[in-house]
Amino acid sequence: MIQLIRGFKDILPGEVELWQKIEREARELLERFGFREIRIPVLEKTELFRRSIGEDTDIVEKEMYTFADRGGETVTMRPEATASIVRAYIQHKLYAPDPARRLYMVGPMFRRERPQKGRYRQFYQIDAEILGVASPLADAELVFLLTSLFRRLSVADVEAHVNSLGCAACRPSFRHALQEMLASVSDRLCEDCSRRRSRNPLRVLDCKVPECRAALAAAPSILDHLCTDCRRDFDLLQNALAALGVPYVVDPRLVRGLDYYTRATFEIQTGALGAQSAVAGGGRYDRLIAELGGPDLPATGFAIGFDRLAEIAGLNPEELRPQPDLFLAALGARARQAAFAWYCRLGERGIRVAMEFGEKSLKSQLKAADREGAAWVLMVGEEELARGTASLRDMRSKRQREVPLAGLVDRVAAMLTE
RNA sequence: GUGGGUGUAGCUCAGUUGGCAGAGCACCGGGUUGUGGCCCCGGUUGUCGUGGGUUCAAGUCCCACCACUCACCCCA
Repeated sequence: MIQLIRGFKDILPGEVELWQKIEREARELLERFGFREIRIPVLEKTELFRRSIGEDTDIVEKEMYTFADRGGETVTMRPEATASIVRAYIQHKLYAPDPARRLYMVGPMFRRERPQKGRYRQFYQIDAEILGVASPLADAELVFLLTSLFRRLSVADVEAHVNSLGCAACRPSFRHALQEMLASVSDRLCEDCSRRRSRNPLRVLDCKVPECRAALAAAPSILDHLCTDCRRDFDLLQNALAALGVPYVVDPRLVRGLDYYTRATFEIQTGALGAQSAVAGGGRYDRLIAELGGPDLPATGFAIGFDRLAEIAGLNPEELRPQPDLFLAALGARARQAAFAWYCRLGERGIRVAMEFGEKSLKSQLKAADREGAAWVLMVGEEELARGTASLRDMRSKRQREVPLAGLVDRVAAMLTE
């Protein structure tokens, strides 16, 4: 038996309705706020991700599905969406004439990590980006949209975390202060943090090893090192969230794992997914468009972990299961032939139809109709054909009525759609 | 990449000191020769994860591998 690849999964009927519901709600909400869908390729040149996500990140160092295609070019299955969206924004000059663009996409991403709860090698993201807008109101809008969507999907036990990572003007001074502090506690840091200390010191703040956390108790806060512009923007973001009544916590330890982030960063965290606490994350990336060869324009965005959201959504998949309006139960070959034509015509008319094609007893057909949750059953056998009517049964009230065979499709369609 | 746990019917799981592979649910049929859910009766369903080894005999003991899963790590 050939089984699917480790870390990949099938989303089967029964679960897929939940995914459809989530996607529908997300699309409706985003489009109401002017986001337009963009569909980007699954495969990109490896260079795009190396330059955007950063050479020193775990994603680029050890998680990407990278291979040489048959022409010898090195390509990578996208591990995230922002890089491609920014690439498209630049390539198709979507910044002209108005740089402000709201874009979203839904689709699979690929990272070769060890699978566990809420973490798969092919996973799905709902990604939204506001490009060409510098105002922290854009960041506030994104956090608001996340909390709004999550509320709508009855997600419990989530909390918004926000932070500012500073900009090119103020981050270096913080980085320097942090490195000095780390040097003073270097003997207490874990192996990973000792390595990060020089290359990517901000990541040390995110370490979960208790000894590191203790050693970092006195670490400087990025928030104390923000320049006036960054300070002002971070205050504006918080004021906007407070005015909207969006609950959030300021988390100066919130560091993102992709190098392109600047200023505002945020994450929606949950306690319901074990170690994978981030259901959505994002932030501002004001340098990325220019770094990828485009104009010097700011941008901000988020990604929702679709798989994780599906796991914590407070929706009952059972209630989302599609149920037929009408089940056609036929007895005998002649009746079945007539019923099949009605089945096709009524389905075409917008009725959700179901039918048993085999020679089964009426009892077992009614049982199947009941199991599938059909509201009505149309019964036809030799008796009905002789009589010139079919029996239409309301499965809830158990009441039946006779419907003339002449013009049956029109009559039944009218009755069920009224 | 590193550790722990788990692999038996479609699903959830029992399976004793090694001795004929089981239950509940689901499914099919009957009770009602053409009327669902509840009830009663009967029935079907297996690469016991895979491959080796020990043994008269292995679901059970040993070895290897694979998968799933949780955690580290990382992130959505």
